[in-house]
Amino acid sequence: MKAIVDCNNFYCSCERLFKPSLEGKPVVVLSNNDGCIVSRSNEAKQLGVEMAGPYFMAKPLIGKHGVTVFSSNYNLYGDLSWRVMETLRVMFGKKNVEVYSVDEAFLDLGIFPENELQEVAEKIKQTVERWTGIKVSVGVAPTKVLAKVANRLSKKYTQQYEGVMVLDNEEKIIAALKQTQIGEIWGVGYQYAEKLKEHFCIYDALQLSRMSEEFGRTHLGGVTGSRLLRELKGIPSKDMEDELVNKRMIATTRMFGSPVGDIDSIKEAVATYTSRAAEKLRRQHSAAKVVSVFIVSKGEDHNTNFRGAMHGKSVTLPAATSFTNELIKPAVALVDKLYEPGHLYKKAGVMLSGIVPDDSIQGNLFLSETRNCDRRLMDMIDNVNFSQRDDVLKFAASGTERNWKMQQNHISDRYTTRWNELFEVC
DNA sequence: TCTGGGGTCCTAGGACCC
DNA sequence: TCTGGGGTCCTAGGACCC
Repeated sequence: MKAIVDCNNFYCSCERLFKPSLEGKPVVVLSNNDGCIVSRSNEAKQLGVEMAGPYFMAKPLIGKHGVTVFSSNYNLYGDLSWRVMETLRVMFGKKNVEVYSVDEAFLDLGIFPENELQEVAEKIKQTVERWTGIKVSVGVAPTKVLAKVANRLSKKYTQQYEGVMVLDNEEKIIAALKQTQIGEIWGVGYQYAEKLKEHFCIYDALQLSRMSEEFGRTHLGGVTGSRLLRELKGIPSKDMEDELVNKRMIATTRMFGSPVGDIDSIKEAVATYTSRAAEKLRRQHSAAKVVSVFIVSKGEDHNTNFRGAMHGKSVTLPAATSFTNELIKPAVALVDKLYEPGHLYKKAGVMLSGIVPDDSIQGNLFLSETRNCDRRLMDMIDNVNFSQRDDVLKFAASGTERNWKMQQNHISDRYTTRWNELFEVC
């Protein structure tokens, strides 16, 4: 049996933890650059504030009801996320915890007899809440997809289930599937949901679960779809993932706080994003051989991404590396090729690919010993920056003025990672 | 005026190889 | 006029997730 533990309205809960006066009041948290709404407290949901909606459009509603607004504070959320996950690892052992996202983790509960699962699930909820102050919902079922179904319902019918739902027999599974609409299934997005309704008159999860694996393969994206069908039928087909599996692509992209025209500022931004990407690379003990950069000018579609970007270029390095200085240089050089004077730019991004383990980097006889020195330098930078959950140490190419930085007009304090921003009890 | 960021998996088709 | 079989690697594009 598998469980999914999901933090309720995670970003909002993090903010409220240090502002208890907001308990029971509507709260929202904004995306980078204060663009969209990415987390809403239950009270905000009830007021009809839309998820992922642009902030400026929700402003009238937010103002009218006195909703409290926060910019994203990733220092705080990252630290609290770590505490939640660590709690689960202490309870169940590292091996049985798969961190799925900043606010969700799957657990393998295979070692527990079925008649204890309800108790175990309740224990998870209590312990995480007591140790971290973050409220969670727990769904338990034979497969990941069904656990997700259970989790959703445990939240939807809070009164009845109090945030814990265990699907340990056929009857309960059928009832749960019946209450789940097609588009609410994990792995069925908008496109598939429309297709299923329109062409096949399938509206709920129970109906879908009765279709064949072959149906999934043909209509829901090949093997992904057939796996989904199996999972719905209670046959585990999505294994617990080994978290040590490394990412094959690492990207850092950002909108600028406001459009930028001068090339030096764009280079600073690209150097900064490269540093961040390199840090992610080193954290997973990898090195990259390909550096790609794109910049998006003001007139272009804001959804423009790497592939769609008009102005993207990449270079293949002579040898894979994870050293910030060795990655910044080619990245900044790409800006020279992409930049057109007279344009205003609103966004830039850096992507590292061609990723290999850093102990398998192809040796080059002529590399000097200074590399060992650089290695130690990188380690030191990473340690200092990690301790602060921020890039307090950076390369000069990243700039000091940083007039391109994103807007965060409603940011809260970094209560758990900065001495001078500690929570005060008067 | 103002709409985020970072990923994953899969398929099809073309180029190329022996 | 006729023209095999089996592979790999890469890219583009489509779908999904939080």
